[in-house]
Amino acid sequence: MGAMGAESSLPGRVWGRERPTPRRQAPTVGRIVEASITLADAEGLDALSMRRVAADLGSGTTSLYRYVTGRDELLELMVDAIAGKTEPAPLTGDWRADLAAMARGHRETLLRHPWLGAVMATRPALGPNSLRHMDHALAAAGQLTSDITLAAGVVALVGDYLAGAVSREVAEQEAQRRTGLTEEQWRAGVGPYIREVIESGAYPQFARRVVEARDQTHGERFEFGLACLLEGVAATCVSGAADPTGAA
Amino acid sequence: MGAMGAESSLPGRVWGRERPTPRRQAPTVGRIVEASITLADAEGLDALSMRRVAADLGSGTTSLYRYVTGRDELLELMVDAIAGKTEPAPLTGDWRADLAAMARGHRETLLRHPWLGAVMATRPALGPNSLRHMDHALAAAGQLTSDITLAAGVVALVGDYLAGAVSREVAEQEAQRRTGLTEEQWRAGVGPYIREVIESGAYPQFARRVVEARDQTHGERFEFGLACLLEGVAATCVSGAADPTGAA
DNA sequence: CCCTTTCCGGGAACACTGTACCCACACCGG
DNA sequence: CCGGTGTGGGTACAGTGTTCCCGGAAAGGG
Repeated sequence: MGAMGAESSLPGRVWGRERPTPRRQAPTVGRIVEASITLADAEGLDALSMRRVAADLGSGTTSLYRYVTGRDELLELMVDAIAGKTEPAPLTGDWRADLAAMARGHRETLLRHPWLGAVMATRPALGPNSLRHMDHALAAAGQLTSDITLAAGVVALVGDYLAGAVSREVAEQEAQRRTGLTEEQWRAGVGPYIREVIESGAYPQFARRVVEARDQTHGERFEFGLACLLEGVAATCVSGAADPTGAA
Repeated sequence: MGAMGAESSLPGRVWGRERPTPRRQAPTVGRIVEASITLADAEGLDALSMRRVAADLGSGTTSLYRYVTGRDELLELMVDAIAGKTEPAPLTGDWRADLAAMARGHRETLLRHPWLGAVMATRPALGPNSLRHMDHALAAAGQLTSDITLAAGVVALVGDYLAGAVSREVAEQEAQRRTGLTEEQWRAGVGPYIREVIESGAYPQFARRVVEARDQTHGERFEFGLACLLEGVAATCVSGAADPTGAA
């Protein structure tokens, strides 16, 4: 069936023919990672199957394994690719402001890529771009103290809080995406159970929390936690000139 | 095939016969949850398949669906079952000590059940036992302030840090279990890459961290973070009598 | 005691998943 | 022109969660 075969002599078949698809361009590792990120952003980590990625960039499934050893490596590459898209802001000399700014920036990134937190929670993130951000964070904390152990502790503390706080936020957001329910609808669903729980009287504080507490945005709650945290770091590191990390 | 059927007349067949297995006891939801927890503890969340759970308690796979609507609900029940196994310690009047004690207790639990953090990160945990702990935490924070919004913020802050910190710890522990490598072996594996990274000179702070920083146990790091955090809460809540959560 | 009805255990099937193996085709140096 | 090598990709395998349905046991009523 060559291109000049019998078929082309039938005039109508010329334009309606299925072309062999211009091979969408050779699937380099970069293109694979990029397609995977857009897919995961749009439909979540569960939708990120090797078959689906291959289909999205118009190649065969097993061809991906020429460029990536497996799904795990692909995830790792995705993390570092995202780390490579944001440039750390230059330091200002104010460790507190710098750490806060970094935390806010990372929060934005984690919210933009809802799968990121889950992936980073299971792997150490040693890619070059991730390392650059880590280095920058240590430099920021270095403005507070020259003790590298202490600085690392502070960075870990901020990172841990960031991971935990955003994880909650993303969980909610993703639950909505998966179930297709708005928050209103979800509230309506669990409403009866919550009411029952409250009226049981067994959880007075929780009841007070549900009934009386002001509604805060996730942003407000994050800022409150971040402020407490940095305040605590300041207090701990100033007072305990004699090693707050507890060396021997 | 009644018990007195033709087979029992063949003498040798009587004792060697396969008995229909005393139905291991009817698989109540409690037994299912218990089996699932021990399985997940031993072999991780990935090994927790419906087929495997059913096999472990000697029942058919699809029978489980009589007691549990699906894997997701099973996970939720597992979480609450674990919450039901620990009784919150009575309050002492010292909010700081109480919150710290709770955080430490929860850390132990999360380390004992390495899958717990991952599951709780995606679901809200509204089971009665989980609610009891939540209520207790709010009561502890209530010793600091009567503002329930502020108390909730503090509880969330501690919880977020807890989740983030333990997640890192568990990730390491689980990676070892999955790969079967000790930490030594893992270090040896990435060692060359780390050396290369350090010698590149592009990450001076990270290099300093690797080379100079004191090795801390996870426990020490957790305690440092917790101390900072509570110190910050104290500072923020004492000074800002006028609403540190930022109401209008 | 028998019959009926309800409930429950569980097998088969479906649409997926990651990935190892292997075959065929295109390109490229000799 | 011709062999070798690298690359695209189909097939197959051992799993996964879940739905549908069937057979049989227990329980309730006459």
